[in-house]
Amino acid sequence: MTAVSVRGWREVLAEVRCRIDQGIWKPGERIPNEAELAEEFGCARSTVNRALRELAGQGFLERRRRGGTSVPIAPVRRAVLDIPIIRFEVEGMGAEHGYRLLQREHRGPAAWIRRTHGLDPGVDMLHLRALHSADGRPFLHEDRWIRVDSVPEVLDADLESVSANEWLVRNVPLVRGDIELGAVAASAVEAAALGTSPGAALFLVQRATWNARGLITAVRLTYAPGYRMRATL
Amino acid sequence: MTAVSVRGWREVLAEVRCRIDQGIWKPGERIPNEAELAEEFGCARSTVNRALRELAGQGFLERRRRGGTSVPIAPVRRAVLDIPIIRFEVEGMGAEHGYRLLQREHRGPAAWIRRTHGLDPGVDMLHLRALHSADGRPFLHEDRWIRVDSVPEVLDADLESVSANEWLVRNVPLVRGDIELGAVAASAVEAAALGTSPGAALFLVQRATWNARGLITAVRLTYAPGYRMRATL
DNA sequence: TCGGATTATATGTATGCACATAATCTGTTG
DNA sequence: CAACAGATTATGTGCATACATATAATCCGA
Repeated sequence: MTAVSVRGWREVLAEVRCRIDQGIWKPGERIPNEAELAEEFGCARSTVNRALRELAGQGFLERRRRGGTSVPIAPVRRAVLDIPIIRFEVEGMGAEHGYRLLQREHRGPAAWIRRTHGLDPGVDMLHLRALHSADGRPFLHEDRWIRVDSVPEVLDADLESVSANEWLVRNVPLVRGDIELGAVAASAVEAAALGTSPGAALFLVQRATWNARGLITAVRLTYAPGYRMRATL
Repeated sequence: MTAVSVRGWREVLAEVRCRIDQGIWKPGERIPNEAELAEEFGCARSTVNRALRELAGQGFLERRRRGGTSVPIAPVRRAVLDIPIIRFEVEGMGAEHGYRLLQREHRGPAAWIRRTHGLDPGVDMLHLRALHSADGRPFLHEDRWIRVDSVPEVLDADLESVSANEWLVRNVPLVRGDIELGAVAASAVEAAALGTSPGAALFLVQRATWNARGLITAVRLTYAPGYRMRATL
């Protein structure tokens, strides 16, 4: 066996990935344990550990105490979605971000919010609808519900100039969240805002964020037709 | 300051997150350095390092050498998308997975593939269309192109019984990939396969995987109406 | 032969130390 | 005042060691 000399955990990682990619270590097989690899690579076990832990996190390895480390038979491809503030997303495309508040009402939760999050009809909520645009063209429609007793300050926030999205990200530390991605036919309201026709296929991002006391905000984002969200694998 | 006693990096992590969540350390502020935290928590600096590194990876902290660690002003919400083999996804819903190959042809790349990946019209490709179902109901339509010279063995693979998706994941180690998510109106072919009507809003996942020598496979997955992909934040 | 207790083993984690690296700060010099 | 060089400092990384923990493997008695 060639004594490969490595200079750090990143090189251990690269070498191991290389062996997986080249099929030297095949799916389903156990790879040598950390101590053996450390000896082969001429580094400390903790260095090997760091590299293998990283690869396991990325789904390229499976590790179990006492069971050793193996190449997964059916690796889960894990993609990471970075969800920026919408303004940054638009600006990142090299376009000018525009924002317009379409509607603001202080009322109880709509039926779909109650259903989805098990809320009482009497809960005090702020409902906002807004349109984000890129270089003047409609970009996405934001339909947001904020639970007022979770974030009372929001009633005083100037949501005409700063989007609720941005205000919340900056002011409410997130604790827990769900995201759902899908496709929906544009409703009449959405179609009007986005300048398309009802029934058009829209990319949908639905998010809810929670903290220890319960729901903070739920939002339904529908993107203008043709939008693609990119993720890195 | 209360001397918080911790028993490991996970507790350091929890305590730090707690302080961010409670606003003790506000967005834009620098937090104490590793050495100071280690002293406060009564643990080694490397333990603190492990916790802070983890939090930085999750987007809750920003770290710079010499610059210290701070709470990001506009944290990037990072969602992790696990993309399983389709069969596992269906089975994970408690449904029975079905698979049917609709079409198989050995030809040059279609226009959209050439355009997207800059391929020569003469390149030898395998084109497959298939339908995945859950408990007999159409689940998703798979439109896949495989570059034959990258994976010559695929010509001999039995793709009637095992989906190309699954065959590839098991046989081709992935090196690099892109994913695009979006919404499209169902084409006539897709509508027929999925049992819906043309123009229906379909959730679209478009993936391309590469290795050092170039494109291996590109696939367009369109899910039956109503499908939602879930991600954890 | 079965099942439960025991042992062995691979990974998980913590620690203290050292040095590397990057970026800020500072002071000097033209 | 600007530009550059060096000092300073916080994080990044590596190592040796020790102990913790989960679990596969084995042993042993009923």
